[in-house]
Amino acid sequence: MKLENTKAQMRKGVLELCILSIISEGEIYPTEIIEKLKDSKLIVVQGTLYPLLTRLKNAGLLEYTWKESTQGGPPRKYYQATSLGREFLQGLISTWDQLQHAVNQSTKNLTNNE
Amino acid sequence: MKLENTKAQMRKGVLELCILSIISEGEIYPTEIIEKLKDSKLIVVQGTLYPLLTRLKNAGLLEYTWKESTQGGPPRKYYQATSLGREFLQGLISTWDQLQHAVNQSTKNLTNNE
DNA sequence: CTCTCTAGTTTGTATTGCATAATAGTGAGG
DNA sequence: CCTCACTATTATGCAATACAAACTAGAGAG
Repeated sequence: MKLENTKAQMRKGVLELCILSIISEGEIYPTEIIEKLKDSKLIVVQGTLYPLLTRLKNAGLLEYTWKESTQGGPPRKYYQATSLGREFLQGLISTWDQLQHAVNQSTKNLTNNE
Repeated sequence: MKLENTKAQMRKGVLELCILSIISEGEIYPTEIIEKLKDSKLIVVQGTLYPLLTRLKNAGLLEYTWKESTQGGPPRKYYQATSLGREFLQGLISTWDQLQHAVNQSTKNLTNNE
């Protein structure tokens, strides 16, 4: 039984929250999202991010526009949150909060509660 | 896209932590675990719990003994954590803490940080 | 012109854990 | 015997990561 494995399982559902949150702050393209996540100690690779973005877009939570790269590379796909996406984000935040409380309650006196 | 679905995904990996934590407090049988989780607003059904317990047992993190029911029903399977299980639990707690911080950092100013 | 490199996007496979549903056995009481 | 409450078991389906591989656009060098 690998701790790494449980870690990956714990990330499920959570990445959606983080990524939707980052995008709701303003339009951004995928490589920048990866950077921002890395800053928060959440390492995500393209193979995970792109299907996730596509999923959210297909659900109407995101939309994208193509823009020229500022550095003379290929064009970039800038994403922004729709109003539905912002709504959904609130739901995710609430869900995350509840989960946090529930877990910390279950493991009371064992975790660093903050 | 269902919020319920994301909620289920968020629980992955987390139930392991909660359940191992509850068991590490002292021996307990499955129905009681379900009750304790319910108290913490974590609803779990048998079909989820039993395979999880079996997994943890097979990994050497738990062990069990059979005891007569105190209420004249079928016998009960009391679980306790092994020392390996207690060790692993510390790793899970640490992992959960890191994830909490990372997520709250990613969603800063949007969540109720506690 | 072609090739190389960097930047950016796409997609398929494998793995794993939860949700759900159904089933089965034990003990006590009628 | 049957019924009920209690307790345990297991299979199937679904979904999201991890990982790897592949592809494309634009710029610069030869």
